Order: sequence, then C-alpha cells, then structure tokens
Amino acid sequence: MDTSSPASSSALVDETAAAIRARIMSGEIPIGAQLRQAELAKALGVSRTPVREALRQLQTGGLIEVVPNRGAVVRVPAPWEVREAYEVRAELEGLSCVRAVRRITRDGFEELRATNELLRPGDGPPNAASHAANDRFHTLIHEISGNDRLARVIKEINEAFPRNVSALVLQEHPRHRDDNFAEHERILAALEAQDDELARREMQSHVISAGEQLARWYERRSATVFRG
Amino acid sequence: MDTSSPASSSALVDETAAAIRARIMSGEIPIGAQLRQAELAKALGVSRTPVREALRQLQTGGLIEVVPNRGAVVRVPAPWEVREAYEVRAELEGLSCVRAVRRITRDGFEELRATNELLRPGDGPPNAASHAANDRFHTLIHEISGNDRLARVIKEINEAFPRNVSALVLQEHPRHRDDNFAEHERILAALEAQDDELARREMQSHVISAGEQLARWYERRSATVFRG
DNA sequence: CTGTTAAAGATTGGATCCATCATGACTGTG
DNA sequence: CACAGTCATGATGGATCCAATCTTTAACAG
Repeated sequence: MDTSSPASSSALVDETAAAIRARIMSGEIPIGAQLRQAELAKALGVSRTPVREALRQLQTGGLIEVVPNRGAVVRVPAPWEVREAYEVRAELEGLSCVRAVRRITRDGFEELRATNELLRPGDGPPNAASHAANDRFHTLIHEISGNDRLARVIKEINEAFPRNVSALVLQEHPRHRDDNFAEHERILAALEAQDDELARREMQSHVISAGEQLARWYERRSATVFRG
Repeated sequence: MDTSSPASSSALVDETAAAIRARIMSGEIPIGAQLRQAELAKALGVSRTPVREALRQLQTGGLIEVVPNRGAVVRVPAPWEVREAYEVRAELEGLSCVRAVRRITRDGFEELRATNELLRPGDGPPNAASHAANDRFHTLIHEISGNDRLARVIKEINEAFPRNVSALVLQEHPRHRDDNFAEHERILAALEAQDDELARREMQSHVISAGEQLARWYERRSATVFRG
C-alpha cells in the first residue's frame, strides 16, 4: 500500500536500518556514541554486510556521520542546524495545511480532533503514548494533504534528529504541553474554517516554536556536556 | 569546507554513486534500464561491494528502484510524481528567495545577473553549458539564502529525476527558453527591489512551470514508449 | 617527567565465496 | 497442439576473508 516509500529493497537491510534508527531515536544509543559495525551486527543477529549498508542509509538521512576509516557516530546536532531544519519543516507543514484545507473530509477532521484530545492537558504526565499521538496529529495532516513527496520530505527532516528529546522537552517544561495542545486546537479551527492561509500561519508558528524548544534542549545539553 | 554535506563516508562508494548518477542523468543509462551490479562494477573498475552500497544510496534518493531479489532499475517517474515533487520544490525555492532578499549582497546580485546573461535567447542553441548555467542560477540563490538544509532538500528533490530531459525540453520547445530567461529576469527584479513576497511568487510560478514542462515530457515519452 | 616514535591491536573498507531466488527454456503429458 | 512442471542458468543478498588505516599504548630519548 505504501507505494510512495521506495519499495523496500531487501528486507534485511531496511530492518536493520530501522532497528538502529529506533535505538538512536529512543536514546538507547546516545547522541555522539560510536557505532561499531561488529557490535551492531552481533546485537542484531546479522552479519556485518547488512549493517554496513544500513549505516550508509542512515548516513544519507543525516542521522549519523561516517568518517572515512574511523567509523560512524550518532550526529550531535548543533542548535542552528535544528533551527535551519525546522524553518524548512515549518514551510512544508504550512503547505501541507494549505492542501489539507482543500481536501479534508468530515471523517478526517474528526480523527484529527480525536487524536488531539489525547494530548489535552491534565490527562496525566507526558509519556510515550502522548508523544505518539503528537506525531500522529502531524502525520494525519500530511496524509490528508495527499502529496506523498511532501510527507516524505517532512518525515526525512524529522528523522534527522533524535526524537526522544522531544519527550524530554515536554517533561522538562510542562507549560509546553499546554502550548502544544492549544496550538493544535488553533490549527484545527483554521482547518474547520477552511481558511488555508490562517492554517498555514498557525502550523508554521507551531513548528517553529517546536523547533525552538528542540534547539534550546540541544543548547542546554551541550553546555552540560562541556562542563562535565 | 562543505561541512553541511554528510561528510563523504568512504570516497569509493560516493564516487561510484556519483558516477552511476551521472550516467543516469546524462541519459547514457536510459530510464527504465536494468542496473546489473556486475556490469557496473566492471565498467567502473571496482568490485561489486561499492556498487551495491552505491545503488542503495541512489535508491534512498529515489532515482532508482530496487526490488528484493531482482535487481535495480532506473525509476520511470510518473507525471503526477513530477508535479507533486515540483510543488514541494516550488515552495522551498520560494522560501529560498525570501531569505535571499534579506541576505543578498551587491556582488551576489551581479553574479546572479551575469549567470542569467548566459541564458539570454539568441546566443546559440541550448547546450550543456546553458543547462549548467540554468542550474547555477538556482544554486546561487540557495547559497545566498544561507540555509544549508534548505539547499540540500531542494537538491535532493532535483536529483530524483533524470535531468537530461530538461535539456531535451528546451530543445523541443525553443519558446521555453525565452520564458525561462524572462522568468529569471523577473526574479532578479524582485530581488533587487527587496520585495520578498514578490520574489517568492515569481520563483514559485517559475518552478511550477518548469515542473509542468518536465511532467509533459514524461507524458509524451511514456506515450511514445507504449506505442513503439 | 614529558614528548615523540614505533609497534600492536582493533576497526573499517574492498574482494570473494556461497546460498537463495527468479527467470526462462525444454520436455513430457494430456 | 497446448499447458504444466522441472531443470538449468544467471543475478542478487549475506557471510567471510584479507588488506589498509587509524588509534592506542608503551618504550625510549631528551
């Protein structure tokens, strides 16, 4: 069904790539860590060959960095990189909203609303489920927008940065959670009002502020690291 | 110096990937052709290993398609894919212009103008040089915009489609060349007037129409193929 | 005690080997 | 004569082997 994603080449490489990506995203493999091929191969129960190709795949995505004869490390994103990337992402998600306004159905709208309800403040602390719901909210809009390429590019930008930190951001700044929910509500309102330009602006500022939070988290993080 | 691009992993794979990509882009390897690893390895004077990894890299970019145990083929882009991709590209190049308005210097502007002069109609038929100048015009704006991620995403979209066809489009429709030059001139005017929103609109419509030409070319092409 | 150099260990990158899978042809049977 | 099944051929994918390079450590000299 997923005709857009480039037809999974050989299952194994993609599986290993996904596995490694998941471990990086979840923080199990921390930012800046060395990725030794032999280790990964043993941990995943495959030989080094698929690991090598998987690493190259991840490198293309920008999640890891591979230096010629010294192996791969999980990239440490600089705050300015996050701001750059999120500026692009904001533009794209804005476009996604514009398109969604034209194509959204009643069912789609209700699903969006239901998804955002899972994020309503007061339903317990942020956790993996609310984080998934947050992702789902954005993904749903991309699906509604009906432009596969657009969705893919946004996803790609998203996956260039370890995402577990988003959860951390939410945990460290409970206020952000309220903001997040409220901003989603404003996007929903714009979509319901069929106001494409408003939807674009709301989504853009929402994404920019999310990027700002992420960038600040990286700033604090690197400050901590350098001080020991 | 190119700190943005993901630090060339191991020279060989990237070289072979670039070599294969170049052959596809130039049309030497035609659209839809099978890519046999052994053949490519012999042609490029390397073993199959770097070829395999290079193919995977190209697959991630979307230029080729790899089906599990049957090898790789150069993807045959559907016209709707081109339109989708160019809608995204238009949005991004529009953003690039907005940023460029704020950051452009006199030197940068002169370089842009000089580059576009190479495209002025009447200086002989379209050729590889004018095609390169056309690319350069856009790339310059991306550089001026100062957002590496933005430039990379645009480049990536660009490289997902065999580009030689652009030259073919120009050759088949001489009128397009005039349009191309004139549209560039209007973008230049907007940049000089520091009118960011105008620059955005001009660039967007320019890219959209370029995408439309490309999509039409693919349409004609597939019609030809199916009939003959 | 410190800095430099050399050697050993470890890790990546390229090449080769082998198993698996798909395709196509050929043969036998209905 | 047509269709189905089997076998052979060729190509991909995974594993392993070997060489080259980098890092680290230790020893030696200043």
